[in-house]
Amino acid sequence: MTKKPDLSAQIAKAIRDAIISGEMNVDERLPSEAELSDQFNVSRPTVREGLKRLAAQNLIRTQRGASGGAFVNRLSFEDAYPQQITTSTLLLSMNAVSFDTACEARFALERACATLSSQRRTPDHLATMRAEIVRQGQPGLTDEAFCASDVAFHRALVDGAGNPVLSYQLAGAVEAMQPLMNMITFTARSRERIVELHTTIADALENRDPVAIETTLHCLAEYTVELAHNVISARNR
Amino acid sequence: MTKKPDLSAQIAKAIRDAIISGEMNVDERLPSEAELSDQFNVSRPTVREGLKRLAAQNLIRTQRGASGGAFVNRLSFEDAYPQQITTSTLLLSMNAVSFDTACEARFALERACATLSSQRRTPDHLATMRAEIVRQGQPGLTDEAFCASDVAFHRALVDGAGNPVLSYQLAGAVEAMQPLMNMITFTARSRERIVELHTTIADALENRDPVAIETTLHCLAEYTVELAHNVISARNR
DNA sequence: TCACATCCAATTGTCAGACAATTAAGCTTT
DNA sequence: AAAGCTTAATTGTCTGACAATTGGATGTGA
Repeated sequence: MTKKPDLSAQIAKAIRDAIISGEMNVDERLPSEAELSDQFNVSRPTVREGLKRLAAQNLIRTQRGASGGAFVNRLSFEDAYPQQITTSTLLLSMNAVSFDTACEARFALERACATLSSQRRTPDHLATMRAEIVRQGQPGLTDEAFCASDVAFHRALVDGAGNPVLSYQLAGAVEAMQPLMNMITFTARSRERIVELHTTIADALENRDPVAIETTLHCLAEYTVELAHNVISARNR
Repeated sequence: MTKKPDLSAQIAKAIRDAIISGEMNVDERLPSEAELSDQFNVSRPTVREGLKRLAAQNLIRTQRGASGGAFVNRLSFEDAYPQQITTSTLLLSMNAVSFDTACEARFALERACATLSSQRRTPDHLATMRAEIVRQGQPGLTDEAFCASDVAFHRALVDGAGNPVLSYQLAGAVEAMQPLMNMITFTARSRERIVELHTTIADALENRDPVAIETTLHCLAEYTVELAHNVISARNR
């Protein structure tokens, strides 16, 4: 038995397919809402609901006024980032994905960047990582700020690979972990250990030593999982 | 200068934030459209446009009838897959990402699964891969069918890692390549070579030899790039 | 002729009200 | 108690209208 999707969903699908198939090009103007409601034989509000669906996916943008209308949007990596992060975060929080599983995926993906990053990282990437390491060592830093700095550090490592596709994919894996990481309360000792590992990674990156990066990332993953388990077992008591 | 987003976008954001922050739980019912239009002081069509935006992101589902309404949707990996693939595909096609860059990202990520997959793959994963290899060797297979089988093969390799987060992230990288791969017209000889490499990978996975998997994936990546370059230089003539 | 102000038409954004379609719950009848 | 009927709540769709915005056309003056 076939379901009967909304008219607005059907319209959105028709236009989306036209965009994906290349039938419509970037910055091309869609017919006006009035014309679309004629073509699809539905009312204007229904057309608008369909267009809002596409707008929510960043596939179109709209502009008011004469020679305004809806235009096919160039989907930029910049636009896609927040969407990717939101989706990944919700996937983790709504599906009872264990901390271990998420952590394993994150560091496996990050290790995939090690070789490329060691070849291509610029002084800029190194400087960012060093700066974040310094920040992470400062006393009085809240756990949230520490996590945010941690994300920035790893992001620099990933961006060092100089591959926007990798950066995009990793954004989801790395940033989506942040809410999970925020469960962890970092002691002075655990922060010290993490900073130590980060320093090792930065050194290895500076020396273009991919093996050392991968090894240290592995240690970091194991240590992170260990911290999380301590929190969980402490909570059970 | 502050931008002035649509009312429907503001409403969507407000509700989305409530969902992300955990203020609303999965399967919880939103207020009816009439109530929402009261709360936000806007008309019902405007509320509906906002809700459609959320529906397009799979954040809510709606149901008609008494005790119907809009409900917070459990975002499943299954739902997120197509979205992820669509977005990744458009990112590649709209941003002049070179074949090399996309290919590099894809195989780097895939190599990240090699170790885990060699530890955890089941006979089922191996069987799928062997079956796809057989299909790829059949004469008379269209280029598109060959590509689809290629995707299925690599997907089995990734799924072998037994980590849903990895499978999700890789779906974007692997499937989004398909339109690019379809540019390539495979000769009998190139197909033979690819099948050969696939067989090596399957053997290595069977023997739980992650190093061999990674090495062969590297060869496959280089060979794929080489094929693409041949197509491009042939087209220039 | 050129710069500038004004008006106009096209288009999206928003609203109000209505009716249709669907569905769960309650009520009635057998 | 089971089956059918009624009803109320809710989303889906339509019609028509007006507001807000904006680019282009038009007209005016120096």
